[in-house]
Amino acid sequence: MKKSDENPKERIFNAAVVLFAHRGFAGVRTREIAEKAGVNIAMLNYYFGGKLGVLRAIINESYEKFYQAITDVANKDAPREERVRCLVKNLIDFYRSNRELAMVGFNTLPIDIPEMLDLKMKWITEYRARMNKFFSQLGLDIHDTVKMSFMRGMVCAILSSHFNMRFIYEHITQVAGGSKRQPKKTTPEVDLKYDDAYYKSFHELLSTFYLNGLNSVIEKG
Amino acid sequence: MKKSDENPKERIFNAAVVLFAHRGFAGVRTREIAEKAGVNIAMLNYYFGGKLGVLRAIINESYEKFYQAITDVANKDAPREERVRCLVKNLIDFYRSNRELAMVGFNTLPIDIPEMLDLKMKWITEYRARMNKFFSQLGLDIHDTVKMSFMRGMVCAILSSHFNMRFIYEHITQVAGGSKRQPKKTTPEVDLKYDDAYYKSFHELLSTFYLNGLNSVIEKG
Amino acid sequence: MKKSDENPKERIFNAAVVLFAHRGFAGVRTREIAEKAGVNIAMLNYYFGGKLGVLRAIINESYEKFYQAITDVANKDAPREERVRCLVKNLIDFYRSNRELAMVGFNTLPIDIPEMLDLKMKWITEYRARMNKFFSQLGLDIHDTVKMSFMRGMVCAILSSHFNMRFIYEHITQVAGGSKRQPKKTTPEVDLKYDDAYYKSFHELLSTFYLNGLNSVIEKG
Amino acid sequence: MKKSDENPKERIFNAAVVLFAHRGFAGVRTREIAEKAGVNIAMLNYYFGGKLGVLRAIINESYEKFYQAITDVANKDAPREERVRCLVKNLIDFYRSNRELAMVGFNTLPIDIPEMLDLKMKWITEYRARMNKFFSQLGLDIHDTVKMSFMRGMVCAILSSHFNMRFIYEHITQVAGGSKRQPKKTTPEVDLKYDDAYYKSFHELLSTFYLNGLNSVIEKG
DNA sequence: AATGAATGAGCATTCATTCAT
DNA sequence: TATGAATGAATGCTCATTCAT
Repeated sequence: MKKSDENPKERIFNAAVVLFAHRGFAGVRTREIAEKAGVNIAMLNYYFGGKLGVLRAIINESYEKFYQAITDVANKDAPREERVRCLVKNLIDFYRSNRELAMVGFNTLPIDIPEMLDLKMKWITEYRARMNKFFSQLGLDIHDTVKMSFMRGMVCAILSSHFNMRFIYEHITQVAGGSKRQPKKTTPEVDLKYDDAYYKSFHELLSTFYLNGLNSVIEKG
Repeated sequence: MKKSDENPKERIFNAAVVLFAHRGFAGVRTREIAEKAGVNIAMLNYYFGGKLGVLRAIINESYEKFYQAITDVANKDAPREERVRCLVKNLIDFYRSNRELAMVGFNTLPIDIPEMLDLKMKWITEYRARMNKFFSQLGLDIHDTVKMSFMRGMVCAILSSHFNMRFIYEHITQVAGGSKRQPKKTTPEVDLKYDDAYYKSFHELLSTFYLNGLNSVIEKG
Repeated sequence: MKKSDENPKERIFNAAVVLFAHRGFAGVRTREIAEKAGVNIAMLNYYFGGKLGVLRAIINESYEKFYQAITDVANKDAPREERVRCLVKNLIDFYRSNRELAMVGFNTLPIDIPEMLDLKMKWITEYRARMNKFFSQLGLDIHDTVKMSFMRGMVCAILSSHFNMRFIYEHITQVAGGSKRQPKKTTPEVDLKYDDAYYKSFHELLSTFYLNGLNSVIEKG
Repeated sequence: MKKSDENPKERIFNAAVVLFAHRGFAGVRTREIAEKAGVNIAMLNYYFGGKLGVLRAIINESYEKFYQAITDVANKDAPREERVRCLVKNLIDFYRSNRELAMVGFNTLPIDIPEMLDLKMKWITEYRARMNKFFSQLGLDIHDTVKMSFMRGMVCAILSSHFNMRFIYEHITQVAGGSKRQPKKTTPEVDLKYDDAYYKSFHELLSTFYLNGLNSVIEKG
């Protein structure tokens, strides 16, 4: 279809990201990927060695970009608030720029292939280490594994869940297209536009929410 | 395989829940479901009208149980803290009792079939209405759609994300089985046991975290 | 195509024998087998587990029938001539009744799959043992491995080669069909008919030839 | 892989001979031939016009060498024994020097392509003529088509069958490699070494065998 | 209710070949 | 000559479903 300026390998990669995000790895046919990428099916095997090879590339890319986002979280001696705000901002930016990539990389159910499981495990272990370091620098006792695990999860829980829901909601309304009537409004709410202004507010709310939550958890017990 | 005391229909349902949770709808074959349930393949079509029928039943069941959990959240005149604590408790209980069911119902990527999309949409709309009501009772301005949407998402973001991660982590370590070495410990952390004690702490932390976050958001602006 | 009285499994087996004999295992497509057998392609996998499974079944059957043919070779105390004539007769009968089966079983190039190689090896070892016993009963020194190996090979060399050549010749003239002109006769020879009369003569000639050859080899040295 | 001193065309030819011999024409991929020859895939089409072109070249070469072997069979007035011994020697030498070439040329199942069938037919017709001439010079009645056909087939039956079996046996033991235990010895036989000494004995045995068989056939009736 | 054989569309992948360089 | 990316027609096999019993 689209024969943009990208090379065939990139076109396959990008097409697969979008399709996997919307219908899951097993729900997408190689032919669809090739068609969307505007290349011959055989090229998919030529460049990636098969459908699984494309997924592997996507997972790696998604985690790499994600770790870049959580690596640069302000000077380690900066005040707690600044560091948290920075982390939240980075994560919002990451998710906004890599919606579908993150969808695939994080949500793809772990295919029961040892190599794929090792890959996931490697990235999860890495994530744990970085977040543990971050929170201990913020004053959380590194030996309080329950709190540490709690806060570690909270970080991307909030973000991933927001984008997950937004993604699903948009997917439904898009795909359903014309055949779908607007959902009946049961409240005086208008559909939100997920634009810069929205994410400015979102950043404010989330930083505030998270910071107060974090403070209360650290101070507790 | 297992020919427990349940009837064939229930056995199919339960087998499908587990398989869909671990490998996604498209990644599971009807034969597997039938084998795991210990019934003939044709029974699946007989009772549910096909693979999609099983998914429909699962989604319905998962949302129904979920709404039960968020419906009974203490007397509407009870203090904010009590109501939030109650909500958090209900949700934790729901997820702990229905791990795989929730996994399938909430995470299954919306199959591009109108009927399936309508189903999801119906439940999402319902959820919005209930949460809007809940938060407006807690003092959040029902016309502040950004804040409302933010808090609404936050509720299950935290829970679903925690169980998501736990699920994936356990899946990886289980499936990988003997071939997997334990992930190298980069911090003095021991593997957590997700038992009653853990979820007591988790409930404490989450309620505190959420309550403080909520307060700051309501007071802000 | 043909929906004879045989059951689907037998029809697949027989269709595969003919096709493999004429074009080799790798040169035949599963679809062709299914079409020739008049069954759905999926039945091939259902009954034999795949293309390779069909080959396995054919190889086993061909060797089993072959060993039946070389097992009953007259009373072990009968005179040498009678025993040789009996062996030759049995082999001629075997090849005439199982032309294509033998073609596939004996000529299929050993697929490089351990299981397939083991199968071939098992049958070859068995054949060696039976022939060694037969010739030692006829007076050949069992320790003269060169002579033993020579005579052992000679037995089916003559037969297999005859039927091989006949098969190839008939294949060429058949397939080439109308488009082929008759080969130019360079000698006053008419095409032979491979009927009962022919094989009566053939049996006579071969027994005589083989017996005299055998006698000379045994007496030598 | 191997970039010996031969030119690319020869390297392709030789690589194809080995591969076709072991796995059959249809069982070999052009990529393998190119890789084994150490050339680019496109060169195969460049030099031979395609996979079939390579086979054509091999078949022609194999028959040409074969006819050279049966052409020079001692002075036509030499005694019967000398001529037979000479023929046997020539054929043994031919097969020993051109094992794989003969394997492909003679055993490749006739591809159902008119051109390929014509090729085979041409060579077979030629072979018949030469052998008829040879045997009539030895005293066999040229009009006794049954005997003539019998002796004609016998000539290479014995040789081709021996090398066929040897080839298959060696292939199996080689490929199976380490994973294969030696076949259980059921007789006090040691594995034969197919060296010069072996083929000296083989020549003796075969000449004797064949000569006595031939004599008995000529004298009979 | 239950079975297992049967169906045909569809799956990822591989193939020999060609083309632009 | 030589290369490696590109092609499209297959290839063996699997799938959810249905049917006769």
